[in-house]
Amino acid sequence: MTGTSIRGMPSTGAPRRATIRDVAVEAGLSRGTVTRVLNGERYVSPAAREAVERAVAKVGYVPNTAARNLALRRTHAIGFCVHEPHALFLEDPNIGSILLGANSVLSAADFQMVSIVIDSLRDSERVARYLSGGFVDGAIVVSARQDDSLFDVLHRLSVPATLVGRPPEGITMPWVGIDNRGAAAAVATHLLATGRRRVGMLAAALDRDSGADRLAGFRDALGDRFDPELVVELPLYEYTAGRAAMTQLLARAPELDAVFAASDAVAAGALEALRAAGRRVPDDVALVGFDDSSWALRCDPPLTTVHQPARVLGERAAQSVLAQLRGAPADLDGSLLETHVVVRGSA
Amino acid sequence: MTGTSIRGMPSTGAPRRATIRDVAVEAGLSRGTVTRVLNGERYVSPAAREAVERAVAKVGYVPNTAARNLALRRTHAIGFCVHEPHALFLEDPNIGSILLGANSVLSAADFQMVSIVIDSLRDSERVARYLSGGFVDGAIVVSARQDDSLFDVLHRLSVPATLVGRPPEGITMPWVGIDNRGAAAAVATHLLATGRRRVGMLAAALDRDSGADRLAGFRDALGDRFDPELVVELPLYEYTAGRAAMTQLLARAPELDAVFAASDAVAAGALEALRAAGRRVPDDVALVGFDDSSWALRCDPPLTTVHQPARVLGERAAQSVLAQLRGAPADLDGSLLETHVVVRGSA
DNA sequence: GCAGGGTCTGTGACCGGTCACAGAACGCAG
DNA sequence: CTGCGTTCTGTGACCGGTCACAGACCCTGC
Repeated sequence: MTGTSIRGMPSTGAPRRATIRDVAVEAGLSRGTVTRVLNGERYVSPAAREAVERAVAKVGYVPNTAARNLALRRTHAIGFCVHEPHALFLEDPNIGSILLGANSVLSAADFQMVSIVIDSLRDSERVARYLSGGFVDGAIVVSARQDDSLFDVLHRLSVPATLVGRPPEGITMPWVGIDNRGAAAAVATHLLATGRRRVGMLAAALDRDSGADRLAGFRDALGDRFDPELVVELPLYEYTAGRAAMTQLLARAPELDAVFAASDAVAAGALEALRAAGRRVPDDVALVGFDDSSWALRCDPPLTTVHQPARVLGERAAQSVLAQLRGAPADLDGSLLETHVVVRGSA
Repeated sequence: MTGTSIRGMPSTGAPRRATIRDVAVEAGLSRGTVTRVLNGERYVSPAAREAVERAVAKVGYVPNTAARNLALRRTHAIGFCVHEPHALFLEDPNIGSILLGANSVLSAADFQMVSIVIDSLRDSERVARYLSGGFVDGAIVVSARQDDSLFDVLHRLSVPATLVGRPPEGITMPWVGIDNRGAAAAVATHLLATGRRRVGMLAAALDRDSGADRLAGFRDALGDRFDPELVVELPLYEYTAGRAAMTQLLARAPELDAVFAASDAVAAGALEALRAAGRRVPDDVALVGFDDSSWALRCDPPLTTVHQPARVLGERAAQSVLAQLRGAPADLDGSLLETHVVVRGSA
């Protein structure tokens, strides 16, 4: 080893950071007293408190997180696990809102949020390392697949976690979600009530509870009118996939007069395809989305869609994880938040 | 304290996680040898190596990050500091691309990326705690204000950092960026060359190098034709702000025949306002954006805009920080990446 | 004067890794 | 057989915090 001495004496490099011992010496007290002051415990004399505060300011003391984490066996960090390609993670405003909601609750509680994006399968191992390496105290899981290996990891490591969405069969864990099935049924009912007769669906992400439930609800409400020919499946909630799927659906069933898209992004893509095909929305074809995201308002005409309280979902999930950390019994029943159909110009 | 004993005996709670000592005992070796195997050092007998590997698998050992960080005085984490409101952080595809680029380089080098969003001023302190608390080894700074207090913090703590964008006067630090001034001048030149005579600008974020430089370049190229009356300032690169600013500009100068918007999001808002005012784009008014983000393609007509290699900026910034960590001399000159005007339908 | 309680402080061990050093085991040349 | 170098292993100290415990000090009441 001939490299430069990174851990060498202060002769080169950064001036070693002040530790709690430096503060103790400066204040003429012991380490124990300094910790007590810093953690606001009882049984500290005003004189000691003041001396420590002055010393902290003087030596520019900042606590070392790694040391504290090690001693306390906790990190004050929560993992936000998203099982989506990186790009979609940023494009999907729904996930963004959930993230924002979770983040606001967590930072209010002085917790840090660490985004863990599961992109490729190869990432599973990295994620497991993360969750178990004492990096996070708990996890919020978003958009997991029904057969996600993440569930095994969480169970094996017994990391406190809350799922956004309904857990798959056989898995019991705390969760918050919306009634996707009921909401989808409400959409279909609305379309029928406004006189539509040939109603198609762009069904996305059937490997996840949200996608599967939306299709199920759609089928519920349509009853006899349900025609599998009018359903096109697409893997992800994506704009471009929506456009392609709509084109395909039009080719297959040119006579349709309404479409339910499984998300606003998909609906925006569908709108583009409908426009390209010369169909007027809503005159020729009614179009409904899902999420009530910024996509919905950005469309022309603005989308009729299902409002889902994404921000609140994030907040609730964060609260649930924090509650678990405080030792509260995990609420395994899950809680469903209200949704409602927002009628705008497109249907 | 009557709470449940979190750190009590394994009678309740999670079964204490295996440590390196457990592995050593299981393998019939010492801690030292185990570390050597785990870190792939020389001077380990094949027998020992194999015994350790078996023991690791048997006891389910996972290294504790906090302990390792403490001992090594590093975290293998890089902070990605964004000085923007939370919401915009997610909405701005440019920042998203930079983030993606940085993340890909960092995870390839087995580094973790921690997003640090500076929203309110109150956050400055939290961020300082972060950067200094041994939480990250270095930082990538995006969209800093010219007088950002973050620069003081970085300098005081001597955290290796790289800036995306040009540093303000008086600050020397490694950076990567694009020639905003030259690119803006190219846009203005393009507009003049296509016969436009009354050219306005929606100038955003003048408190940042990108915003200020784009306005300066615009003025450079327009020369005598520059009319301050035709410039509307807006605080952030935002869709809604762009729409409002365009409405204001139209009221002020109804005769204008071209507009340069400081970002695609702003341009998309402006397009909406122009349409509402009954102006045809590009027939009545030419419109140019900046960023070549997904907004540009989503508009109708698609936007003429400036392509900026956002992903590459992120990659370069990450590489620069990693190089600093390896002890390479920091490249203080900064590097400018190429941009070019992409001509589409709107101008 | 002393027991008993509350307040305040200092000390040593510990969290789970890494590292420098010391030394054991072995081969080989003189 | 001794000396030397290489390979391999174990030990104790350390990173920078926290915590349990022991004790010092002060006040009060008998």
